[in-house]
Amino acid sequence: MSTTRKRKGSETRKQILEFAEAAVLEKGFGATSIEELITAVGITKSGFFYHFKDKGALAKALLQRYLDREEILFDDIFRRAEELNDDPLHGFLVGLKMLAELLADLPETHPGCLVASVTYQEQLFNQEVIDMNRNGVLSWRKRFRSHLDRISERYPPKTDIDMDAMADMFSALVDGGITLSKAVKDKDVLPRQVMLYRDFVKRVFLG
Amino acid sequence: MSTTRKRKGSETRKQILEFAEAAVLEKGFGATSIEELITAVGITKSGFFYHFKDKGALAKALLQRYLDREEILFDDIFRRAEELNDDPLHGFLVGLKMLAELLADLPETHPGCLVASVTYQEQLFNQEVIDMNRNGVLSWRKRFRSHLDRISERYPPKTDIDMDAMADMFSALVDGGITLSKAVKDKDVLPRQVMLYRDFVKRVFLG
DNA sequence: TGTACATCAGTGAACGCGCGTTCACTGATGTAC
DNA sequence: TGTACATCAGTGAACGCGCGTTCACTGATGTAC
Repeated sequence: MSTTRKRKGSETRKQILEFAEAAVLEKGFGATSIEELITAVGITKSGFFYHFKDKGALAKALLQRYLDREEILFDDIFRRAEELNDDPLHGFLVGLKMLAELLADLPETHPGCLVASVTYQEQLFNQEVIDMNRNGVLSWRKRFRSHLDRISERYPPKTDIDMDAMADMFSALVDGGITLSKAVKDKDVLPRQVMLYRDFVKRVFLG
Repeated sequence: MSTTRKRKGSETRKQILEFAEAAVLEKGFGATSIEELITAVGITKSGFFYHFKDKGALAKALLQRYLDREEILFDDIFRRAEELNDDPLHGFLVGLKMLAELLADLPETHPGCLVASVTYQEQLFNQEVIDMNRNGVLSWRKRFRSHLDRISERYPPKTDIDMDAMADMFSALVDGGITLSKAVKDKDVLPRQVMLYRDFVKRVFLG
């Protein structure tokens, strides 16, 4: 039916972003060509440039979309976890477990973290994208720091602990866990790291 | 003096690898051109191909060198740490502290982990390099697992804990810590993650 | 309901540039007799 | 000590290909009167 019918532009744009994200996570931004994206989507090169003014605009849209999605995911999980449990520690622990299960249930190895991909190819991006990336990481720190602070009030840790580092630890573990998972081709590595983080949190506040 | 004098080939080769590693960690393998390397080193393109039969051979040499260097570094640190301390737990803890200090003393942000860089650009490498990368990660797992096993004998943990995951946790934390350090442009993020891992080890075996 | 115009979502052809790779050649150094 | 040959560490020119980007154009859909 849609042979003559015109496409909706936002659909095409979404498809470009979809293929681009997969490709970037597999081989990096520099090695992902516009050519391969348009082949996958089924438009011409000029069609691509109707949607993105240049390759930099694609990068920006890609990262923005990724950060937004990630934020929604975390919001969702920890909101649901806290609905089940109004104690901040146990809510957080439930959230971490839910996250680990979600990752364990993925059919394949996690495709990768765009923030890591951008970080390892910084020279290819303009300042705007680099700043977005930095702010993304800092917002994760803020998110987890706020969980930890609320927990600390009710469960003061017996020994001094670096709370910003402990907040970052989650991001580091997920990020590094994804890399290890991909490198050894074993999808379970990642959820097991999340569970270890959960174990650490328990030891700090309950130990 | 050396205007007419001929260079030693192994020196040139080493220089190529040096520049290549820095470039790859900054922008990825695909975006690192032979052209820029030869400009940096001061030879012609054909000179490059005298040393490496193609770009794939450069990738292989780069990763091999990186893994070898990393192994020597870990061997050194933990051997020295265990000389100071024959208890396996305390030797390991001292080694982790030495490593954190070494990282904290770096003048700049850690330049990056080649294994992560390769992992995030897998499609650009041949099977041989991908396998080397995988084996590198597995050898780290083996190394830390053996530390943990020796510690477990003398300090049996009170609760069950996933020892392979705990071995991987070090790699994940370093890898992720490097990424975060680079992303937020704060070199202290990385050593603080190493210290948190040390904290975790203490809690598991002494808590 | 019909028509004029605007917007959307592209097409098709051309561009210059830089990339990795090849090939024939070279000049300095090392080695054998 | 002199000479012949081999090896080392490159040079210089050329190659074809794919890349990102531009530009003039188009045909379907939406909107105003």
